[in-house]
Amino acid sequence: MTTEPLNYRSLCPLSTALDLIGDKWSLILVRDMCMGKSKYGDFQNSPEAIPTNILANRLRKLESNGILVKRPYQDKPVRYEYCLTLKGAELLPVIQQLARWAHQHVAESMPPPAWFLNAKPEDLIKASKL
Amino acid sequence: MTTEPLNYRSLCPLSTALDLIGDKWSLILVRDMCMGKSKYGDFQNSPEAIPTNILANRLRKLESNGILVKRPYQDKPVRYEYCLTLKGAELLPVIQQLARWAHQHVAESMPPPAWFLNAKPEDLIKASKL
DNA sequence: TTAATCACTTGCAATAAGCAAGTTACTATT
DNA sequence: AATAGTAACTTGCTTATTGCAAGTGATTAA
Repeated sequence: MTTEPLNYRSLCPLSTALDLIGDKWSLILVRDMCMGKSKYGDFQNSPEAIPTNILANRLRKLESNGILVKRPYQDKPVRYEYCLTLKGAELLPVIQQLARWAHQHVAESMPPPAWFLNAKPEDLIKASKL
Repeated sequence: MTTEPLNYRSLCPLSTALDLIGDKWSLILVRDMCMGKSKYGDFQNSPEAIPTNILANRLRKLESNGILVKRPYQDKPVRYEYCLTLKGAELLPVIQQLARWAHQHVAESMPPPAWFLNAKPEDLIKASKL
C-alpha cells in the first residue's frame, strides 16, 4: 500500500478519517475530481481559489495516502492527470452528506445538483488501477 | 438565527459546510456529543486530547454557528452542558459515512460500533429548543 | 526572438494550533 | 479558618500551517 502518516490522534475511525482528509482543502479537491476535473489547472480554476503551493502539497498528500493517482497523459512536455482511486471515490458519500447538510442548514449555500446526489463511487473511477 | 461567518470561499454547499465544520476538531466534538458527552471535562477526556484553549474556542464557534447550545444545568457554581441542535445532530450522517469510510480504507482504524452506524439524528436531541 | 502556458517551487508574512501555567468560583476536608 | 480540590475557562508564548506573490523549467506558438 501507500505510506500513511501513522500518527493518528486516536484509532477512532472518525478521528483517523479526519487525520487523512480533515483539512480545509482535501475534500474540495476530491469534489473537483468527482466532477470530472483532473488537471492541476482545473483545480486552480475552482471558485475557492486554492493557493498553488497548497494545491501541490495536497495533491502529494492525497497521492501518498492512496486517495488519488498521478499519471502522465502526455510527454513533451510531460503533463499529469490526477484521478481518484477506489479509496478516494468512496469519499463520495461523505461529500454528498456534507452537501445535503449544507443545503438544509446553511442558508447561503446553493443546492447540490441532482446528478451529484445520485452518483455512485463506481461511476467515478475511470480505469485507474485501484 | 445565529451569527455565521458570512465569508464563505464559495457558495458550493460542500465548501460552505467545510467553512463551518471543516477543521481538525469540530467533528470530533460533534461525535462526542453524539456519544452522549455534554460537559467541558468530558470533551477534554476524549482520547484525541484536544488542547483546552482550542476546546473553548471551538465550543464558542459551534454555538455561534447554531450547531450546539450551551446552557447552565446548575448554579453555585455555574456549570454548563453543551447539546446538539437539530442542525448539529444532522451532521450524524456525515460522521457515520466518515467512520464507515475509515473502517473500510484505513487499516489502523477500529470498527465503529453498530449502534452508532444505525443511530438517527432525532435520537440525539434531548429537549433542546432546536 | 519573444511571448505564452502548464505545473510547479521558493521566500516570507499572517494566521492558527499547541503547550504550560494561571484564574475564578465554588465545595469539601482538616 | 486555612488548605486542597474540581470545573471551566483564559493568557502568554512557541511552533506549525496557510496564504500571497513572485520565480522557474520545459515546451509550443507567433
